[in-house]
Amino acid sequence: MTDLLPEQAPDTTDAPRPVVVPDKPGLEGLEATWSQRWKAESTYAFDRTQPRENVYSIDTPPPTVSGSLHVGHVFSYTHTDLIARYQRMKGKSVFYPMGWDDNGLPTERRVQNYYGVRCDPSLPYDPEFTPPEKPDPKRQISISRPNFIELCEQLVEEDEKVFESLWRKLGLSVDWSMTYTTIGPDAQRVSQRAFLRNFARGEAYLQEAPTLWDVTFQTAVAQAELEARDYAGAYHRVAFHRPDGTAVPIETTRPELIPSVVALIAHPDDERYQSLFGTTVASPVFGVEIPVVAHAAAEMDKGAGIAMCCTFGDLTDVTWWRELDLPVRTVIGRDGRFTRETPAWLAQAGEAYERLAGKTVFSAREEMVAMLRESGDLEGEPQPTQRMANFYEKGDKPLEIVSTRQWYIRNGGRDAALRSEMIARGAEVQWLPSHMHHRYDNWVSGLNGDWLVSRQRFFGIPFPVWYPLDDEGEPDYAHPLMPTEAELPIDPSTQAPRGYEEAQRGKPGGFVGDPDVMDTWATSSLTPQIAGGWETDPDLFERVFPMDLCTHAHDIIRTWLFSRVVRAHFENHAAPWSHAMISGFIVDPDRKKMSKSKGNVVVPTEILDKYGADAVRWRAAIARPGLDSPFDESQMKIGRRLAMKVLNASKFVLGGVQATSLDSFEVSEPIDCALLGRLASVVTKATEAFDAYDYTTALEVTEKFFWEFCDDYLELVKERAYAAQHSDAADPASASARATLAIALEVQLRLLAPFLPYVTEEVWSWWREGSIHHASWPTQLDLGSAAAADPAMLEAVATTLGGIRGAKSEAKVSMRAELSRVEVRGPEALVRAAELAAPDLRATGKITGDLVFTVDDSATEISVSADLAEVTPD
RNA sequence: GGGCGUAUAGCUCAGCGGUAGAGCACCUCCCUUACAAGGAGGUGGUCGGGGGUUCGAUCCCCUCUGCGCCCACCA
Repeated sequence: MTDLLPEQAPDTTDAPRPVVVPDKPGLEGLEATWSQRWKAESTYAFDRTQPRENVYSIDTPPPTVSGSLHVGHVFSYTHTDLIARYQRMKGKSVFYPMGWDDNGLPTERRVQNYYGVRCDPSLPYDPEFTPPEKPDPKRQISISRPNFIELCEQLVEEDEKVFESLWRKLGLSVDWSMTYTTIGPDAQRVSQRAFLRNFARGEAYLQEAPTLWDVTFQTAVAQAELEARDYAGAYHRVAFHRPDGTAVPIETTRPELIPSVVALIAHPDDERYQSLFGTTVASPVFGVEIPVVAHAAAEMDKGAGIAMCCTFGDLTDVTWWRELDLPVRTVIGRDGRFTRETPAWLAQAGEAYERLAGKTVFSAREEMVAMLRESGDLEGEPQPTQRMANFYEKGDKPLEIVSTRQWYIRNGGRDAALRSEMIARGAEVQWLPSHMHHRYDNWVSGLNGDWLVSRQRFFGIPFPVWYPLDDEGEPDYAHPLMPTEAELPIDPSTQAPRGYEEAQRGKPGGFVGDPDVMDTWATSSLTPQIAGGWETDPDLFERVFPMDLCTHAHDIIRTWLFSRVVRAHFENHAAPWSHAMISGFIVDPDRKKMSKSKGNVVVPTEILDKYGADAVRWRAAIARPGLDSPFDESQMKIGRRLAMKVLNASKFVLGGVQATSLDSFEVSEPIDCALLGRLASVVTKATEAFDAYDYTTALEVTEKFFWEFCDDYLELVKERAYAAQHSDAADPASASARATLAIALEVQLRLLAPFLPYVTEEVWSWWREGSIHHASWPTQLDLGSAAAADPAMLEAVATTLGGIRGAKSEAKVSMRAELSRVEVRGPEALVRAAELAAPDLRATGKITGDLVFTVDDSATEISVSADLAEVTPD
């Protein structure tokens, strides 16, 4: 029943393997011992010779190594591991790689803070550069892009070691030989190849368009990275003027954008503005003449009912600009400041614009209000208001909208047919819990544009693209130069395209490399392809793709999950996996999301050290998919107690009564059969639950049985099991008890192995060959003919035992106190069932006198009355 | 505003047509040779409010309310 490791081949001699049970078994040190053994023996190695139907493959979320892990991660990764271990015991070859997300902005930020440097792409590479011993965060040293990337690579290597050691300690059954990263050469090749193919098929395209822009990081951001936050502002009532001087008041929260106004817009049905449509008005302060036009997106009951359209204040402005064919009048630069030079359309108001030039949005707003006051165009005082503004999820200033040239990948945001294909792909996935599917549909349905994948950053995968320069030295974006797939990976900033010399870089008639890098999601959207060896190892890819499972928390459905569906749809014409198991969050005891800024983050290493990996895993396992779960340390203790109990019960069975034989035919006593009969139903339930990805129920039924096994069964048969040592070794009743104990323990260890890999492995090693994690998942067959036994009598006996204990407890005497007479009364079926265990009950209850079973069919339950024996004073 | 989830003992959660379950906490007792990081026993709930369906509802339907999350929302 056990797959043995090759180096631990079974003993061919007749001598039974000696059972070695420690005197004082403990949990300390189990992680160190066993994680090292698992590493040395490659216990979790993926067997890539297995055909697809024998493989269970997992798309593991690559954690951001520059970030920090919190308990939520630990729990979610444990959930994946529970499934992985179950599938492995079911006989599957489990493809379970770990990935590291080490590219992108988080790494850049960490490097900046860690070394006190910042990237200046205009600087040349300095091979002598070493980072300062003591970084000064206030005075960052400027270094070249290659130097900066070197530091990124160094630091992620360190960070990855820390992460790996944590995951090993937690007991993740990952095959560490298959680890991938999102910045390494493999990831670069896959990302660039997929991009080239997307481009060739028209799924990726370059476009100059208004883009959501973070002024702090100075990069474009995608819709999926937006976060709407409360933002304090104020309504300013500002007068525009008709040619005859009449005021046309509008309301705006962004008066600083008045220099970029291109139109006033009202709803076509709005009676108040009918006479204005088709005319022009002059902007206050600047006197720029702008048209008043009608558009259905204008809301009559918002503000003054007439809005100023600026390029660009918000996404509605973009709609108006596009649909009404308005000009672009940009005043805010990529650094978030007003352009220094006075824009052409403000030439006649240069003096006014001078007062804004170079200012941040915030200061420009104050200055603009001052100017409006001076000109008398501010009506009344600004009215404070709270509104929502879009932020980059990692940023702290509201996003601006800037017109830039960016790469996009189609995702259905601008194409109803593609959108419904994406919805259909989502429906192919089995969602756990099922309602998470709504999140996916909801997100896909709400897309308002294609996926912006280019970032104006440094530590990422470059676009494998160059642009030819015309005679004026201007790039020809319409005819980008692409490498062949065989040339990948490509860095266009250091490599020249085919047919060009490096010397032609930046020269008229030469070329220029695309300066941008791919968004981190553009790479991690390909984790199944990266990990699975897409196009580099077709044999592997065929065995693992599409994958069986992806697991992560619900916050990245719109990013990681969706983007993988997009890529797999285009590239593989399939959903990337059959199951998506979505974890909830671990929230703090007040049900607030844990976050660093609130200081309520629980550090995983601390709880692992304090309670042990098995206890932490137990806690993770009682959090069902999709449900948020409050962190409560007292629950770790329960898991730890269970792990400890496994050690002690095993010590009793294997060492105490030396029940080590697994011969099921020796099980003869009714109560023993009943126990195995009940265990059979536990096996069935746990298996059904695991098959439905309901690891919590699998744990619950197993754990409940285990405690009953310890509290009732073990106590009941203790004397009978010991009897063999004291008197007759061949006593069949004693042999029955010991066989039952051994079989039940062995099966329970296997049922618990996915949850408590350390303590079950430890006990297994006292007694059995090989690793329990290679043992098969238990079935009815492991329980012999007793599996068919009716477990009903177990309950009658347990009730009787409870009655005897209750009587002693009520009398406030020790459980060891002797009883002179016990009467068990109740309906016939129950009483007769209990009677079958009379000798065990007598021994356990210390009944020295009569034990009477009385049928009373007027009763519905068993009741017990007991008389205490006379206590003889010492 | 649209969508989703959730509401059961002090806490964390199961149950989901037949007059309520577990663990923790709490109380009482017990050093019994597997286990005092233990064991035994016990207290504790008109299953968020209101309607309806049903012989019968915590469970199904409607409705209200609270809490949480996702999306939209910069005039």
